[in-house]
Amino acid sequence: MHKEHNLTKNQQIIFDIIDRSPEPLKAYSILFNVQKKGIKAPLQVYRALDKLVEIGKIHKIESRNAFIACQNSSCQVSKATAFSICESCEKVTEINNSSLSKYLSNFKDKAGMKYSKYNLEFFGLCKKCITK
Amino acid sequence: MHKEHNLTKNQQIIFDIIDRSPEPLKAYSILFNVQKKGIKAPLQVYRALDKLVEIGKIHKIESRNAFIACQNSSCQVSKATAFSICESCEKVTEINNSSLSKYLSNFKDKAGMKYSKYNLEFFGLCKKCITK
DNA sequence: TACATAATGTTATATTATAACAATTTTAAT
DNA sequence: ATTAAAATTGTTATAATATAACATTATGTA
Repeated sequence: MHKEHNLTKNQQIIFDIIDRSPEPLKAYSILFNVQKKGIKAPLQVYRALDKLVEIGKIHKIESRNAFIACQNSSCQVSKATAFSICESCEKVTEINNSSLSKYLSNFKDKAGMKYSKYNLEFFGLCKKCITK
Repeated sequence: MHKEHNLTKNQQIIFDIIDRSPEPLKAYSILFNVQKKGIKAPLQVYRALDKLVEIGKIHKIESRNAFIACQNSSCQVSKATAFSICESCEKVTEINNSSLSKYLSNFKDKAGMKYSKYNLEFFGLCKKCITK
């Protein structure tokens, strides 16, 4: 489970929107959605997003500049993330596969770098879109 | 080896700059560098970048919005990419590890998605920066 | 209380990327 | 060589993503 962070008002508003969304949300789409709640400026959104990413409640899908709630009850922070992305319908799913995460967390390359974090994005077609 | 693509003038100019750079370059930094060669507009840069990515001559480092020349003589196109990124000095290296690429290319998750592509970015400290 | 830290609000601006359209060059088939 | 299609280029404008800087307010904690 996530360590409990007491989210602030803005953080909670923005987390709720992302958490309820079936698809990753972009910062300005979030901004548009929260203007009725008094959050008026991009920076207010970005600050909340930064914090939510930092504490592992959401992840950024780098290839899409969009944010998704963490689906993975066993991850405390966002140090090891993997996603599958359908290039047709843009559905994004967080992959929770212990074989994969073990393999990647233990990966060492010849350059001798010490890795503390990784992000993996798979692209392809989801079941629904394959049959179309 | 790469399939030979005869690069156009703009593509060649922009590829050369990226290829000679020891670090990933951002689009507007490239633009600044090629203005003396007659490339004046962002779109000219982005179009060349898009094409170079498409044919596998360069890769985009998604977490940095920057571009690096392909270091991997065995990759035809950019369907299976992995990078190590030093969070201190920002050095980026393309990982060429057949065990890793086999593992990821064969990866199937329970959702049954058919993957045609992946991108993996490792973050940490490079040898030099660890000892600092 | 009072200090430090974190979060907020606000304006302005920086950075990254694409739309739309016209013109030119290249390719490949006749 | 001719020509039609496809790719590339040039250009202006604008959209989309993200941060700087600074003043203020709220929260945690000694």
